[in-house]
Amino acid sequence: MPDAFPIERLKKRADFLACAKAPACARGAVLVQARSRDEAALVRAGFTATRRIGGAVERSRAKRRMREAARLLLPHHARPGFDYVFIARGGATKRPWDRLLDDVKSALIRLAADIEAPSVEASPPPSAGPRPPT
RNA sequence: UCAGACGGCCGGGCGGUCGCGGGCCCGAAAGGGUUCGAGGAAAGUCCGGGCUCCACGACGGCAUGGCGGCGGGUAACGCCCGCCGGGGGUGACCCCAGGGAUAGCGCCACAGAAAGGAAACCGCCCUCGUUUCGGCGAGGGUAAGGGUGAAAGGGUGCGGUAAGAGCGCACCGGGCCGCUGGUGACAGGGGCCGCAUGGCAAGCCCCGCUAGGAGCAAGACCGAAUAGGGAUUCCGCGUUCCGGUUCGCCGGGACAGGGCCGCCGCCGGCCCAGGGAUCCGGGUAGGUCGCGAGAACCGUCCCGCGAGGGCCGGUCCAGAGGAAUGACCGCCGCGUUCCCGCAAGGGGGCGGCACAGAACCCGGCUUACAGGCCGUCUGAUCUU
Repeated sequence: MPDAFPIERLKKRADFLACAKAPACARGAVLVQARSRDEAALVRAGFTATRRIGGAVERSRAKRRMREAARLLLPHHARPGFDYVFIARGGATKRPWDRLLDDVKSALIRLAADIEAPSVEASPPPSAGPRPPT
């Protein structure tokens, strides 16, 4: 099992705006943004569904599904000290659950790889990096 | 049995694993336990209230918005119930923006001769002239008929007439005035008036009633960083008059200017009016409250035709704040589809399976809604 680190919800509008300029990765029905905070080993996650998704029912469902996916996958694939924002895209409510999990997982892995690659000295790697999917 | 009218209700169920938000309990904490956790429309934000802050000086006038048969219900309503009137339907029932059109202005397209104190296109009738005896022309009468139109100046019948016409009469319609019944809207009946006086008020308008404004991002409290307010002080300080003066200005009086209280009038009230330094209080980010025991819900009984009201007993029923009610699995139900079967039926696949997510709270209205259930009634048809 990976390292245990606390996961909190992102609630301030300013945090969301800051993440909007961070690197992002779109996979299937979701778009994930990741932003480094250079702080304690804490992961924060926020969820957004715009009006383009549909009415209130559709938007709530999209957020709940993304939240459930994040609950299952973040402990394995998140980097401590990062804020993640999940943005629902078209079809986020209709996509089969397995496919939605794959979308989120591959997006998280891709973001982790991008963080690792370009600047090595940016942040000292923790004891164990994100585990590749098995 | 079929077709239909009206009213009411439900709107997936059970179980398991992992999670989420609130309350309570245990614990030093980490955490654990327990319990509750979306709708009939939570929606649109269209009305009415509660609650909160602001504005609230009185009088007169003006302006603006809303409502509009009558009587009830209600905290209130533009809602609901009952009734009246009009219209539709064989019927159960349904529909009505339902005050005033002899207070006034305005409009009535197209067609039509004429669209509101009317009008002669085709007709009809009379007189005169003319005639090739078919008619034709001129003058006049006439709104019964044709034609136009959404609508043609009451309708039908009889009389009357040259032909016609409320010209006369009867009935219906209309207006005015009593009477009777009804709380009332109205209804019934009587007398008088032959009766130019259509429609649109959802064009303006008139009448009556009624109405402050904004909204929980209301508002209250606690409160960082940075930029703006109050007190003191220094410099400065409109016009004019008087006095003083160390010529820097100072003191007193009068007059002003701008803005606000919906507008106007009138009296009235309030606020503002330069720059620098020192000190002190507000507000923003953020946090806490507001934030759910109520015009509450359930049940018996009583009053009322009904909307609804009352007594008693019982229940506690979401409170988030980037916003909790979710993910997956099994069985059943539902829909759809395929296979086997003569049939009854059996088996399988697919489908998060109607509309839709609380955001201060209630009462309504409106709109959306797969499928299904119950009750009352009507019209046919069949059987007895």
